[in-house]
Amino acid sequence: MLSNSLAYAIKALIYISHNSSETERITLKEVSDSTEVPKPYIAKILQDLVRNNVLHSIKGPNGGFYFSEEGLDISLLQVVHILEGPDKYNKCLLSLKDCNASSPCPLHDNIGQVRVELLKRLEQITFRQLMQHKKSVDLF
Amino acid sequence: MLSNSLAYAIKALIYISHNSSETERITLKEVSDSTEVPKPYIAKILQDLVRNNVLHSIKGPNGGFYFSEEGLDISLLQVVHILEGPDKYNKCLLSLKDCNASSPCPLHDNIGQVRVELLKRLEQITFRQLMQHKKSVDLF
DNA sequence: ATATTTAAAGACCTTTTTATCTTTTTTTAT
DNA sequence: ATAAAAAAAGATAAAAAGGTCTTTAAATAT
Ligand code: FES
Ligand code: FES
Repeated sequence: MLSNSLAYAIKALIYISHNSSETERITLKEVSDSTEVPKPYIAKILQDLVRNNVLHSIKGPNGGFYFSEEGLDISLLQVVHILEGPDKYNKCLLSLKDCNASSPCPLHDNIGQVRVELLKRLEQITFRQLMQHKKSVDLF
Repeated sequence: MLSNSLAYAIKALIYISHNSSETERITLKEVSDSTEVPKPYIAKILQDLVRNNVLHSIKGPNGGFYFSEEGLDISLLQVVHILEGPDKYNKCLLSLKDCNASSPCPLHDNIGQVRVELLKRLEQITFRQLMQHKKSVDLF
């Protein structure tokens, strides 16, 4: 239901949310080792998140990534939009041109409802919430 | 949320459900033309469905595909299993080894619920139901 | 200033998904 | 028997997703 890249991103962001601050940055290597996502691959994803101001990064000794205060309030949906584009989860399930209640395809009123619920939840969940989850500390 | 192939399969099966019977078979060409799915691609999918007894097919003049009576009661979930394997929608969203309520990852209790709901609906919906949908006749 | 540490960028490779083409087999009509 | 119609099978190709490697740029400590 969620792509590989998105699952990796969420894991990495949960990890960073716990272990970083503006003064205590976390290195790529540490993120990669802890989350068990290949280093160059998670690097690509984190770069994308930095470009989109979810994370900040500092180069050089003692450099690394950190989650800004604002970043913690970013929703999962915003991360989906950054990594997979705004159309993800926003098209007719049978690829009809229009998807709306006035001319619904046979899936619109049943599977489509699940999609609406998914979008709603992705929009509600922030990293500030996720980092408070009991298991998120010993996820890795 | 649903793969390309699955959406194609569902469209094709809805079309076949309306236009075929054991004596009135429908050709690959007609399915492809009507659903606007590339012929060789939908052929592969239909072959897979025939091998798994969702459809039957007859070669030669007046041959084609048809939906057996039993086939109409097959659920969308069964089609998912045939086309994408039994693991689809059945793994932890963050790829942890076990996914269960006793040791849930941070997504298990929110996004995970959506997945449960999706599975439930995929399991409930049959082609007999879909073919009764008002729009399914002029979908194509 | 220099060397070291670290992320950024971009080129490259592999696998999976999506799509096409060609040949073979089966069935039917003549 | 023969020809035509149609699905089955398999080889191939293109695109996207997933993953790796190398070089460059920036920051810091010495
Ligand atoms: S019309 Fe198909 S999902 Fe809305
Ligand atoms: S433990 Fe991750 S979705 Fe169930």
